[in-house]
Amino acid sequence: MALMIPTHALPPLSYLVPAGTGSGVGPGTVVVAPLSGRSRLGVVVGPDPEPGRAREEICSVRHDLSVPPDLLGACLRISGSYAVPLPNVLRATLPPGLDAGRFLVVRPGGGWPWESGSVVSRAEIKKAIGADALRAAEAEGAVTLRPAVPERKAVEWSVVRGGAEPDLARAPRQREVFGVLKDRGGALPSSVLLSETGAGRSVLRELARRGAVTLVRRPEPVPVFDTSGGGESGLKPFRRDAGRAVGRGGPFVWRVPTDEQPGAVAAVARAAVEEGEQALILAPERETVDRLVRHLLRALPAGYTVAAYHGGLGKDRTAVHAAVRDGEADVVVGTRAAALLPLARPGAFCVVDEPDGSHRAEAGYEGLPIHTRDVAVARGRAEGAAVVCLSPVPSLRLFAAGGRGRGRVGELPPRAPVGWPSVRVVDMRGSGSVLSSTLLDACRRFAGGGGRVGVIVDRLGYAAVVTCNRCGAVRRCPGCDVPLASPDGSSLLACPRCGRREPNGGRCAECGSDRLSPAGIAVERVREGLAEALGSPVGLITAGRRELDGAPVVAGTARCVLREGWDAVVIPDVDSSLQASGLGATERSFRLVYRAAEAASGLLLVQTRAPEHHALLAAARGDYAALVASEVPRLRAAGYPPFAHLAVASLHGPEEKVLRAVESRLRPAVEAGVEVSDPVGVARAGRPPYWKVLLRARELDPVARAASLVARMAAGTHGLQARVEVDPEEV
DNA sequence: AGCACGCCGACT
DNA sequence: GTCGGCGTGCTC
Repeated sequence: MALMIPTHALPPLSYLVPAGTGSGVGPGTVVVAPLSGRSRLGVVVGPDPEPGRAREEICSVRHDLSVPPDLLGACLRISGSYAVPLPNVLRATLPPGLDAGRFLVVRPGGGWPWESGSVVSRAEIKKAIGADALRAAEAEGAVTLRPAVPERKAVEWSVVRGGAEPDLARAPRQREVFGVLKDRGGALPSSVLLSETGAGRSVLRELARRGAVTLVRRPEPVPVFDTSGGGESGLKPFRRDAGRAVGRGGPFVWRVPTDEQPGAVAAVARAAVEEGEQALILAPERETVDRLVRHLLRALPAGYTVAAYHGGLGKDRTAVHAAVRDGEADVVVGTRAAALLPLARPGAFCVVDEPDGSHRAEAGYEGLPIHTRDVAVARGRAEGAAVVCLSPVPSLRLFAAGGRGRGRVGELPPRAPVGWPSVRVVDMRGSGSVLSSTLLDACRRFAGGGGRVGVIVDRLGYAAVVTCNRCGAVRRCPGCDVPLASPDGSSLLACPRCGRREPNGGRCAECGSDRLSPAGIAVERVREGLAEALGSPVGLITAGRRELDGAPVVAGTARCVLREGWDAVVIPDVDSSLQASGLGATERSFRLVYRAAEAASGLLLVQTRAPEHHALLAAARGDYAALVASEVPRLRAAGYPPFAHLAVASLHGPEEKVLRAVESRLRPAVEAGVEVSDPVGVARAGRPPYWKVLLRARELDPVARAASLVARMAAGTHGLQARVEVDPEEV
């Protein structure tokens, strides 16, 4: 049984199941069991492979929380393949808000302020009787762990009372309210009824007094919505292929233009619900989730239910979790937090915008550092469901997994983009300016004709770097050696890594010249330059700010600009993306340019000093096959996923401890076929450095085992901390 | 000898 | 994760 303690250091432990509670305890059952005199929540993973070790008995069984056995199988696989402790993975399938720190008082001791049967938090007990007494009480069973799911708030409902209809001939307001209530099935939350009819409480009170309705308290309604049917046309072109995928099961990539993804999602969902199964749709952002929910409510035939699941739901999340687990929602659309939602009848998983980075939590932050696509693929296999990953430009690691044996990913017939803008690649070699005349002319032409131009600049602030005009040296942060950026063009420079602030101006550290000027293309500078050249204000859209976003020309980050449609899209500095470090830079640049072309109805204009770059030219003509042909061999040669697998371990602690741990403990212990790199120091301003170790092997699981080994090693070594990430999106 | 501290392994 | 045992090294 895996106890819900989030650590690499604790293996599953064995317990006896008392004869009385034995029925129905099996893989996935949630139980309470003792460990070192304290009771803990745990999930049964299976019978003990070497029976006889168990000495303690399970305290209680929580069938209401249990994990479906197939989903447990997926969790075991995910934990094993991505070096995430099983309890962390399992936590993501349990109800959100589950409070594992509550106790049921079984036999209150003398002087306790509670009677038997009350449920109290650990903190309250500690305060009342002290930590030692709590331990003793726990050990002898006077209190027992009783994890609690937050109670749903009760609200007042108005319910039509059967029997003779009251005479409302002389009460038009009451008649109207009563009519609406009957039309809506005879029961509504009073607040909904009143706001829909615009009536006051007195009307309702009067109806209740006459006996026409009764006012009862019921749990707040769960945000699970009924489909209305009607607008099905968008999904028609996708129905056959979606039906094939859902019928066959297993993982698929489906290259679908971005603006047609909702149709493909609806087709996948429909194929699942028509089989009587559920569909889980995973999108990178809340906004996309909500949009897809609205789309599905219209696009699916009437008679099904759809729910959203993401962090913005607050207390409703627990209720949606229960509705999905109990099969009351046919389709659920969620962010990565929904990736491990238990489904009563799993039929299809669908990953929207598959290559999007938001599908994976960053290591060390809340959420599992595993890409939603990988979670979905593991679930599809374990739960016997289809997995459909949508994007016009799928990640190469997924796409290239196509032809190979076990992890084979099928491809559904790609849908060609409808309409492609004319593309202009402007050669900036030999030009010192940021904005070419071609670019400015294009902006004038489109803006003058009533069109809208979106300008993509993926660097916030005013200038990415400040350089010396005389010797060309770049001003760097004294702490991190990273170029200082100018957030607003004013008198202050800031380090993008550590946030340290330095005064602008002064002299060049290399040659002493005072001719320092901003360089590097950042969004504020482009905005200012454009406004000056065009003679009209330019809008701004970034994650944090929106200004004049109705202006004919709007500059912003790729994520924000690509959310909308434009007559022309401009990328003034595609080189910053092309030259970014890492093997994935080419792929990411291709995707940026491709998506920009999709978002532009008339013109895509790209400025570059590498006008012959193959990925740039391929993206300009929408040629994904060319990207595959050039990049997949590079991934293969470099030993990158899916041809090999790697893990990054970040070790925090004193240098000698790190080196000793890696050389004398890790290296001798890793299995054959796993390469272990030398630790590389990563310097950080103001904070001690940390070390990175790269692990690599042909197969995923050996890499994950080595990564877990690092994590366990660090967990058992005082002063050493490790964070591991298997197959990160970027190394 | 007596005690503080940190490391390590057990916990089922 | 949390605890206790034990070895090291220091103090009385």
